Amino acid sequence: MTAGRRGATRSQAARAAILAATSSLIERLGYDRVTMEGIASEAGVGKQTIYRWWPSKSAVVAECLIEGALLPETYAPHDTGDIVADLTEWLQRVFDFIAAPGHETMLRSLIAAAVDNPEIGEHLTGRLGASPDVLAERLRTAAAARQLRPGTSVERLTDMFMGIVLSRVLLRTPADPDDARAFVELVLTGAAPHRPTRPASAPPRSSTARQPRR
Amino acid sequence: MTAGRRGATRSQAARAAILAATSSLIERLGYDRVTMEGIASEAGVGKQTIYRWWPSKSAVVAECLIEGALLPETYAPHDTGDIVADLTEWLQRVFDFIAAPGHETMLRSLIAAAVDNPEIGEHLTGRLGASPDVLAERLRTAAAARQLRPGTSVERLTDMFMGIVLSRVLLRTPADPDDARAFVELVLTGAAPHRPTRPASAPPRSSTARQPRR
Amino acid sequence: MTAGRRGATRSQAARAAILAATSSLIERLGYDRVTMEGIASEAGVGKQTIYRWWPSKSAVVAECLIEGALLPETYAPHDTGDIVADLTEWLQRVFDFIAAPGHETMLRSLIAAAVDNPEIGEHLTGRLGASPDVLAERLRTAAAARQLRPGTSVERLTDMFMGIVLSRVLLRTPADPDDARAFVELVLTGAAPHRPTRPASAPPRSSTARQPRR
Amino acid sequence: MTAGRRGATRSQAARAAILAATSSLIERLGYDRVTMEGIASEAGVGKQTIYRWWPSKSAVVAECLIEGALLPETYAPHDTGDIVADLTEWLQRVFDFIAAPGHETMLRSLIAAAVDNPEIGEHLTGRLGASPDVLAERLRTAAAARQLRPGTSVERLTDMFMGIVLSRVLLRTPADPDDARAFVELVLTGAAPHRPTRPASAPPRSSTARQPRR
DNA sequence: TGATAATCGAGACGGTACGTCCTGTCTTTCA
DNA sequence: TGAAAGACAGGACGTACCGTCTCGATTATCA
Repeated sequence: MTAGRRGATRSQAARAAILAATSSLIERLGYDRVTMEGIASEAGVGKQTIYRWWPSKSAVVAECLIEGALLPETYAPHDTGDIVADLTEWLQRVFDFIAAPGHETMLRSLIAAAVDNPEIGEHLTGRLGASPDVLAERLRTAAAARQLRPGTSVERLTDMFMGIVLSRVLLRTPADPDDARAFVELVLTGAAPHRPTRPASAPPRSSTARQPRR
Repeated sequence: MTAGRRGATRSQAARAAILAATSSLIERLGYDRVTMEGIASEAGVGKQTIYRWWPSKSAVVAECLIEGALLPETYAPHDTGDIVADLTEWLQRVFDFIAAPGHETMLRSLIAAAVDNPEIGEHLTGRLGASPDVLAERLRTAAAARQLRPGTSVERLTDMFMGIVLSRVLLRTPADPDDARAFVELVLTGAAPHRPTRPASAPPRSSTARQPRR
Repeated sequence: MTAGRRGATRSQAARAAILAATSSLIERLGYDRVTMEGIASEAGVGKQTIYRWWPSKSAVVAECLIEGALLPETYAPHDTGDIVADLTEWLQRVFDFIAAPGHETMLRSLIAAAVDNPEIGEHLTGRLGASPDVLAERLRTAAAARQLRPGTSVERLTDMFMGIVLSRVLLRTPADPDDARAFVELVLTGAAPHRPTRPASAPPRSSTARQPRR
Repeated sequence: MTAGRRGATRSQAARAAILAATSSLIERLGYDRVTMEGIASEAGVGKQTIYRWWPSKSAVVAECLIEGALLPETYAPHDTGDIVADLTEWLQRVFDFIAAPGHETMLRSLIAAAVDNPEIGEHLTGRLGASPDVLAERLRTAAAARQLRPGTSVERLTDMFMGIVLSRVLLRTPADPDDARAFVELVLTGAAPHRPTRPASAPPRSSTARQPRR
């Protein structure tokens, strides 16, 4: 492939050992108590082998995330046709994941890592269902089925769902069994009372189509 | 003061110098490149003087936050009676703050700090307007004025607003000038189409009273 | 003494432990297999404590030498009045020291160290008897007692004796039991035949006083 | 070349490049700052190619020395019949070499190398004139011409001359323009006063034949 | 008015980790 | 099939901080 390339090729064994060690250590210790030396020694690898391929700890963690070594599965909403039920079931699964022992700490680790590595943020949300990925896709399907108001920005919707999860994890919001359903309902039906009851002080806004961001 | 207390009392000059140095360094370097030694030397203070009064770097940062040394002002929604306008104006101010140079980095620093210090998360959201504080209060006023649907959880609403801000900062969501208005409208009116248009595939849900969390 | 000196003072325990560890390791491993990390760990000391007080490994070794931790005793010629006997006895002691197991390696270590630290060369020769020190003193006494030819440079004489030892150690010259006596005799009486036999081709040099170096 | 030998033969170009690179680096950096990697990269050669033919850095250096890449010329005493003049002129040339800029450092490098490679010591002295080589030969000629006292050990004489050079280089003895002449005279005529003046306190030693070493 | 006790700036201490450099071996590709 | 290129495990380098401790000086209370 790479013509003219000479010398030994990258050791896949070393790469795998590094990613495995990193995942294991992150789970056990949390992001900021994991060290490059710790990873190297756990992986039975020279430090230079890590630095040769990744510029920083957060880059290694990012690759762990991409490889699926940190978050075991992705959380995609199903498509039963019922957007409310699908989102509720999806959000419930995400909340259940957070609630499992050690997972909240792990997610906070990933948030810390995301602070100095945008890629981690992207893949974190990707894993949880958002990003161009599956959550957005499901929302677009719903929009096509006229289950969302025309003009609703799918990006803003996914941002909100990710925000719900982030604030839960980062701000340690106490959990409630009804949360998944309640949040989905809130997002879909809104906080304001039914349309006719709209307060007089707020002038009825023209329902001009809202241009999606970007 | 404290009966039986002997010896020199805590130096307010040192305390102030430490908080000032910390703020300045956080702004310049970001949370994780600030060190206790750096703070001490910048403040012209012995390291022990810091450790005597705070257990960790994040505790010092937390106190900076409380003192208002890090976020210059709090962001409280006004109360003009129009909840939509008030929230929009408030969210716009928050977004403007984020957009100012250096502020996004600062907020990410605080997110990193919040990962290992829950207090920082609390005060961060407090500063931005949420927590038991002013945002929730404004929402409660709106609820009392029947501008929110009965049974809407104010806690969940504030979580969502905080989530919107967190995902913007942490996930580096690109900004749009219309964001503040659009998010507020989305939260208040929901993503689903007007009631009559509700899809047949989604069975009309019983309007059972939603128990508020906790 | 040092006015205005504040803060903890240098730990003599740490200093002693470092010098002891260094000596022990040099003896066991030889100069270039001794590492700063090895010294620190053997001494139960942080690496920084070494670097705080010494700029390099060779500086630590130099101080070991000065403290007498490496060469157990100094080798000073006695003064019985008989310069030949005194020098012979002294040189024999030095040769005996070299011949003892491990000592030749140790001396070669010190030579290696002397390459990048002139101080080590000085103290090494000092320990063995030369330098402004005792050997030179003994030679000056001999000169005063007219046991040396007037005008003989004491510096050159000590250089020669040190050279004899250095070449023995560095070049691994095989030892001979008679060496001490033979070298002293050679130095004192010279290699040329008795004066009358001086070759015609070499014009008799005027015995003008030779100015000592420096 | 070697019968039955198949495959590519040793690349003389690589060998030459390695020796050239080593010499150049030693001159520029000094022995212990030269690395195998540095040699390989300077020579445009794989590290393995070096390790295939030499076991260690000092072995490469030794071969450089043998090839004459490090010390440009050998220093052999002439034979005009006048041993004093010949040795003086020879020693002066050696001292002049040392005095040239960079040469003292180079010689100290070689001393460092000699510490862990006896061969280097041998060839170093060989280059300077000693060893079974030319200096010893010249001395033997002088002995045959009765310009040396019978029984004088040529080995010890060469050791002394090498010692003079070594102590000059290693101990950084300050140079004096008269040194070459003075040292030769000292070695040949000795430090003691003329025979009649021998001090009473020193008992006249029997002129027993001195057995040569080995 | 001392003695006592706490704080302060300073900084040394035993450690851990950093990111770089080098060693000596092994592996791949090219000529 | 030898040599270049270069990846690899390992280990030392010298630096930066950690959190604790020890100084000498200063400041406040209590006896």
